[in-house]
Amino acid sequence: MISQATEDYIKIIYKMQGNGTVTTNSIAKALSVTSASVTNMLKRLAEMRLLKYTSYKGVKLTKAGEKIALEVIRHHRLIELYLSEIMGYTWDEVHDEAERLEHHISEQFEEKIFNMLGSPEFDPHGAPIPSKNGNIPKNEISPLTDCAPGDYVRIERVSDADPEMLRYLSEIGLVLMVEIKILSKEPFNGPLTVNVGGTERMVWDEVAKNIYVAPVLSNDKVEA
Amino acid sequence: MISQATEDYIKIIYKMQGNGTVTTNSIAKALSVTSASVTNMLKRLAEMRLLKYTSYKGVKLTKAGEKIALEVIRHHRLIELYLSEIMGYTWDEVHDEAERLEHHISEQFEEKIFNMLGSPEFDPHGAPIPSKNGNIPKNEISPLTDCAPGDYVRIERVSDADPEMLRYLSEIGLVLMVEIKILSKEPFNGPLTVNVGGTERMVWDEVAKNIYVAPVLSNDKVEA
DNA sequence: CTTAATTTTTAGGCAAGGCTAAAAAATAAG
DNA sequence: CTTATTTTTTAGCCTTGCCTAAAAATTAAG
Repeated sequence: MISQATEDYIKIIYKMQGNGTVTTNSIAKALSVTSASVTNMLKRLAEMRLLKYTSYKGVKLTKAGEKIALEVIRHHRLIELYLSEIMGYTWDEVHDEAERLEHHISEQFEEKIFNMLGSPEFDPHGAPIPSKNGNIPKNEISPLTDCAPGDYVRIERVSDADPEMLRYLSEIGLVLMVEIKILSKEPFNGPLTVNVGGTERMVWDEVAKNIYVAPVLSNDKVEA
Repeated sequence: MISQATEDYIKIIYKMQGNGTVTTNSIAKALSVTSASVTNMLKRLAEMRLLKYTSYKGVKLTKAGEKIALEVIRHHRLIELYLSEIMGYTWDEVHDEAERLEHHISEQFEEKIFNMLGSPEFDPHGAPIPSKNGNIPKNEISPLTDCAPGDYVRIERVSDADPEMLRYLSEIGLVLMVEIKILSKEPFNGPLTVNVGGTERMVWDEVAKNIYVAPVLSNDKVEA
């Protein structure tokens, strides 16, 4: 059996591989453990052939490691969606519960919720749910911070890391699938102003970097 | 945080307290660990004030220990019922899944499923679900092995220990709430014959001791 | 290119929770 | 009541994962 600690390391390494080199320090920070603990664990994970580890250099998951990462992430996102769709959790509540349960559900449980949810592709924050065989549904999104005044976009994904932030976003109407218009943008990572359902909102960098959007095609547009 | 091992020990001790003295050996057997490991753990549990432990004598849960036992059992039985009622598990499948999940659900999760299930009192095997404050719903049941020919009874509870047995019981129609008539009974723990939905079945000791029943009151009776 | 700062690894410990083998206590049998 | 058997405990060891403090390697600065 594969331990929870192992799954947590593999998952975080997988996620970090997406944006640059994965260092001992960055893993330590992400998991709130010391670097010494990480070095120690990396050696064991390398021995299990879940990753390649070269001292002082960095780390890269093997096929086997990636497989585990994708399984855990699939569990996490399916559970998040299940909690939100079937059990009435709000989107700021699902992450913590999923974080524990992802390690303890059976294949049968996974299949049941997958079917109950109608073979879903995205979780309540818009994150793609890897398929059973490891395919990741694609959607074309870009950071809200990249938008320019005049853009008309739809919110397609938000970071699920901070529940506080998610509650704030709900409050001001910045939820999934909502369409917004970029009114203005200040230079030097300055705040944007956007139109959300008729209300003008200020969205500064700290907030904006949690949000990813896709352009609304003109024939989809239902502008007032 | 209280560990899974701790919860498992406390739960099994609570269950064994019901039928006699709880010894080191019996715990060891129930958990499939060595007696040495049990002694070791009992000392730690005693230190945590979850039980009283007197060397060579035996063990008794404290109030704090019982509280934990009841919480875990509540989780277990609620989850079993949820899996069976909402997710379409069969009654032989629920135990193993619940056994893992019981340690990892939040209070919020517990409350949600409790409400979704309409404040239930019994799990899919007829076992009582302890209430939040530790009350255990009562029902008057006795072992099927105590029945005499001519008795007309309803199956109120079955042991969930053995999935194979549960599948067998379903097959021959001995499921919860079914009413049966005792036709005959051989001495020396010999087999009973019973009438189940019109069919005559033989139920020998090995099977019968998993089943608990209550007499059907004559005014409830819908006999053919 | 040498020194300073940072990152990573080593070395040594600790707590949980298992294990085996041997000693001690309790119980049963003669 | 003494011996044999069974049960329980002790002693000592192992693995997983975490820690701190010190050493070594890498990277950055002057």
